[in-house]
Amino acid sequence: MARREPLPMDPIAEAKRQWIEHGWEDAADGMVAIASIMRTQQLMLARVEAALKEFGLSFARYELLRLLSFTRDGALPMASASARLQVHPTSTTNTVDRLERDGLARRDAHPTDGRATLVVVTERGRDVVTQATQRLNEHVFGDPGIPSGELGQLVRILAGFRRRSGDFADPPSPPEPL
Amino acid sequence: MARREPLPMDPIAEAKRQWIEHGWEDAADGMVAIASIMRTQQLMLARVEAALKEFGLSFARYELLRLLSFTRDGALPMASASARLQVHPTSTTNTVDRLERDGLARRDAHPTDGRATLVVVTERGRDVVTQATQRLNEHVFGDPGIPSGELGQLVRILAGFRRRSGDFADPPSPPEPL
DNA sequence: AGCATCTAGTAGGACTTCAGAGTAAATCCC
DNA sequence: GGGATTTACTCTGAAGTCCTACTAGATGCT
Repeated sequence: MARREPLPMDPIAEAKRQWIEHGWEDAADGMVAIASIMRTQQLMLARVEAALKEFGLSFARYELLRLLSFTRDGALPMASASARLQVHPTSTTNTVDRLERDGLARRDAHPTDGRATLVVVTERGRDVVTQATQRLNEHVFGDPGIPSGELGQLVRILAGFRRRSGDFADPPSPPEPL
Repeated sequence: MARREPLPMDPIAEAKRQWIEHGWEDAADGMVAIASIMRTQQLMLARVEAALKEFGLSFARYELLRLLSFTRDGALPMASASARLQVHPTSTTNTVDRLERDGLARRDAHPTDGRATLVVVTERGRDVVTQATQRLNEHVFGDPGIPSGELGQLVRILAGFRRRSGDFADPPSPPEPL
């Protein structure tokens, strides 16, 4: 989105005011939390994509490359990639199409399962993802825009939400301090 | 996305392990925070869209209708709507096209500015957004999946991030009770 | 007045996401 | 062994986001 002036008033605080005015106090905090997440994601995604732009990568394509580059052989069945990235199988098909077009990955036949297709990162793909990761670490992840004192709280709250939403099974969590 | 089994392990915790293994400790927490936001947004959006499905609305269309329904005349110039919803003007064009197609909004000429177009919510649009809001309040916002004790923290952290990102100007904030 | 510039909105295109439907291979079960 | 079911992937299509480029109207400067 085009760069814009800051709004004179936080639009989410404004929405909360409206919610309360209409007598929906019980839902106001939930609405505010969800709106805040939506907007934060939009801002963070924009930062990430800006950092990836020079490599010709989108976040979706970066994530798949990164996942592949972390595996032993640089290869995964499409379905495994979908599961790990938590996206629809057709999204993976689409992402791999573009990575293939750009020479960053290719499809190989699965050695034993005739139904399955392996996505394999190419040499060029490895190069690109290495550079892109370095850039992201320097320019975005290393300074995400949230004080480090608050990062832990944020991550903990969101992890609880994700777990309760059925994202992943209960972990062998360390005994919680507190 | 299709309903899936919970993953055996939190994929974000897994990514953090990888980051540390590769010696990127400085960026690990930021990466985790950003990944957590992305995934949480995906889950929350899915819940919201599921609740809106029976009204034939997406979140984008709902938000625009809601914004219009809160104005005095149920009308706004396209540009104002874009600014308030913090989306690209072409996204608003697209959203209004669909609302118009479904008879929930229409375009009117701006009374004084020949360049501008007003989006106006129709009677049917008002009906639908009222019902949809009620449903969202009951099924999603009223129980967002985060303990109410943590909602405040979450919202405060994200508001800080949004403000520092230039989302809105410094508010006349109330003296913080810690 | 008249030219330059800015602003509002749209058209077209790239990319991402999901859903439904279809094909091919593997597995289950009698 | 052979049919029924499940699994893996792709195709097509709808929806959303953004970007670039364009048109028309408003504004500003000389």
